Amino acid sequence: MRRKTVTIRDVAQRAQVSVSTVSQILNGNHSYVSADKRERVLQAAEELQYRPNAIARSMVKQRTGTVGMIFTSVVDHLFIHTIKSAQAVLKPEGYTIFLADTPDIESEIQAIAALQDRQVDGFIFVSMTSVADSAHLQRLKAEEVPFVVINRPRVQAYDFNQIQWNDWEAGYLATRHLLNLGHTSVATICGPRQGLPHWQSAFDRHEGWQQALAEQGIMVSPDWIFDGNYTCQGGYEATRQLLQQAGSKSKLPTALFVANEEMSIGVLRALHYAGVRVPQDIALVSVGDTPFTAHMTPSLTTLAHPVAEAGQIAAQILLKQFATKELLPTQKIMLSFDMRVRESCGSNPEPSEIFF
Amino acid sequence: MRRKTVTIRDVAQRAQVSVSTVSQILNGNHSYVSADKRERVLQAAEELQYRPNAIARSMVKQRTGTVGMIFTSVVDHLFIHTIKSAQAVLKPEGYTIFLADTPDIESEIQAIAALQDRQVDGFIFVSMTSVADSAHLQRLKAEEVPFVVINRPRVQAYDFNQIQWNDWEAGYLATRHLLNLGHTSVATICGPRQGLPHWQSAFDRHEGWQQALAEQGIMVSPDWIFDGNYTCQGGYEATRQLLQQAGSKSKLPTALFVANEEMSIGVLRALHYAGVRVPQDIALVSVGDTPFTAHMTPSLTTLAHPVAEAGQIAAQILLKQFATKELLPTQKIMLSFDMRVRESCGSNPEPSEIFF
DNA sequence: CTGTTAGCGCATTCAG
DNA sequence: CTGAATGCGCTAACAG
Repeated sequence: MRRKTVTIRDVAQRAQVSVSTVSQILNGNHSYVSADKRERVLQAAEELQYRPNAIARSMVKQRTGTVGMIFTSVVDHLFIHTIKSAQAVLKPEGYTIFLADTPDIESEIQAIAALQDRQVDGFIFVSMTSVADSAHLQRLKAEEVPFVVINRPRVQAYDFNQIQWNDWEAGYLATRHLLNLGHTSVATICGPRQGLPHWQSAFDRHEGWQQALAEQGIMVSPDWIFDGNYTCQGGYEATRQLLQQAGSKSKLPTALFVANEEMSIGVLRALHYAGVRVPQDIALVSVGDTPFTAHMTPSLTTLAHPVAEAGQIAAQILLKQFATKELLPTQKIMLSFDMRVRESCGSNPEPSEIFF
Repeated sequence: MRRKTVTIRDVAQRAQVSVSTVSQILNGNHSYVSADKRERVLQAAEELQYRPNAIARSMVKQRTGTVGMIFTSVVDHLFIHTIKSAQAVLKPEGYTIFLADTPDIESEIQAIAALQDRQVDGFIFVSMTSVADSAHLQRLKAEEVPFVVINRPRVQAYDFNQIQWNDWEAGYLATRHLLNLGHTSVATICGPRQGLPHWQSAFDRHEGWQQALAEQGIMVSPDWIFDGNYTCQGGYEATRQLLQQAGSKSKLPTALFVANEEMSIGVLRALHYAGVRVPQDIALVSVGDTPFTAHMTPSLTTLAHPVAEAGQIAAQILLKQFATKELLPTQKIMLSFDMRVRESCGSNPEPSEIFF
């Protein structure tokens, strides 16, 4: 049931040399071999379709050429780009990715153990969630296993390699954009800021919103704050509440900062059925970007997560650590969101209508 | 830089027994050991925090407890559920997934080689794309490596384990649904049916549409067929063309079968700016489902891919093969799409409007 | 019932 | 410059 595995010994035998000679030639080691034997070995390897067994190799080299990637998937379309970009830098270097999807801390711990048993050379943690407990990561650190965490809440205090994105800035820039457009009443629909699970990003984005307003001397009214819980449904309900509270179209805020894209979908829905047009009646800026965002009605102005960048940098950090004997100093990197200005904020014109 | 690895020998030494005794006890092998020694070994292992090295184990067992999952990602939100569900069945059995994202055939071949070098026990291929060349899979088959392919075009003729979903049926059911609602003019916006890359699914879904119409004795007019190329933008443009061709609202078809969800996003957009309401003026059914589909405006009636099911079944097939010495007969499984009736087809009422 | 022995496939000293 | 010997950590016969 297994392929008749051809080993280094088979090659040696066929080339009429010793095993170690084959190994040296194939690994390009710096002891000179006669061109004659080199040729014979190369040819034998070719003829036999020899491929070194990576497992056996890792046994002696004490490195496997694998990295474990552990993610707590809540927002799939985000982490997938992290995986891809990490893979894009790891693969050319001969590394392969072990993947584990871990819904909670306990299964994360389990996954780490399983991958450590398989002797991965390092880890990348991608958490798009509220998971915060990082005590077990401290143990990893103590064992001097290289790893980097991406977007993990409350790790700033730890001495880990970490890549975060600036949620505060996202809220701030989104709101600034609206302010610059002349809006003065900018309501917000936020993610889960209290209770559990409680998302750090919801808190940070909200702070950014507040700061931008404060800088303009605008007093934020509690009436402008609605909780949408980061879900489509939550965004929908928050908006209905907003509409009800306003009572009339003229009393609506003129702009809206919606803390994530999921909620925006619901917001758009509620607004539509209330006859409130975006951006004519109310402008909207959100956070997050999917392949659909640019094609919705209206297309959404958003701040896009630097997910691909994060994965790429994480992989590069690992690679650098792999190449070095001693421990490299830990890196703490903060990435900015990328503003994508489209229709929902009113900056861009809508397509010309088609009349019959 | 590596954790001071504790080996089975350390445990043996501490428990004052031989290495093999430790191995037997820890692996629950069926030779009886004195309760005394068993206790000592267990305790020593515990105290030393011993964890067997999976790499070393796989060397001798000739199986690694890993499966390679190779996907050509085009539609991310689809395959991600395949991965997750496969993982859900593999993990409890002690298997770990190696992941590789391969944009084209060449890198797929490369990835297979890399994973074979790492001695994976089997493969799952997930292709949501037009990739069709499967010659290298035939080699895999010849080497008796267990694998199953999901949604790979033109593999029917091969003797592989394969899981497909019934694109024809999707088109058929979608159209039937529209027909049952009383529509008689059902236009379609299709995926790339000719040229390269050319998607089998586009062709199949289109056939289903045609068949449903034919069964009702409805002659399909070429005027009802538009190519949207499976993209948002394509859907948008196809719809503009449809509108232009109709010339007036009254001449529009009353229903639309859109062959995938991406295109639907664009269709909705074009229709919206033309003042054509969905579903009041035109009903719409599509194929594909994301977390957003149910919350869009209007929410989309779709046929959802059986992606999770596919991943689960694939994993189960592998597991069964792993447990058996001889080759199991290959399985060819056809899965149905799942109809999700929502607003866009007109079956469900829209939410009550909120008036000021 | 337990310990000794022999590899799994490979890379790496170290003599010759 | 080359090949024989050693061991990575573990399991599986095989004796005792």
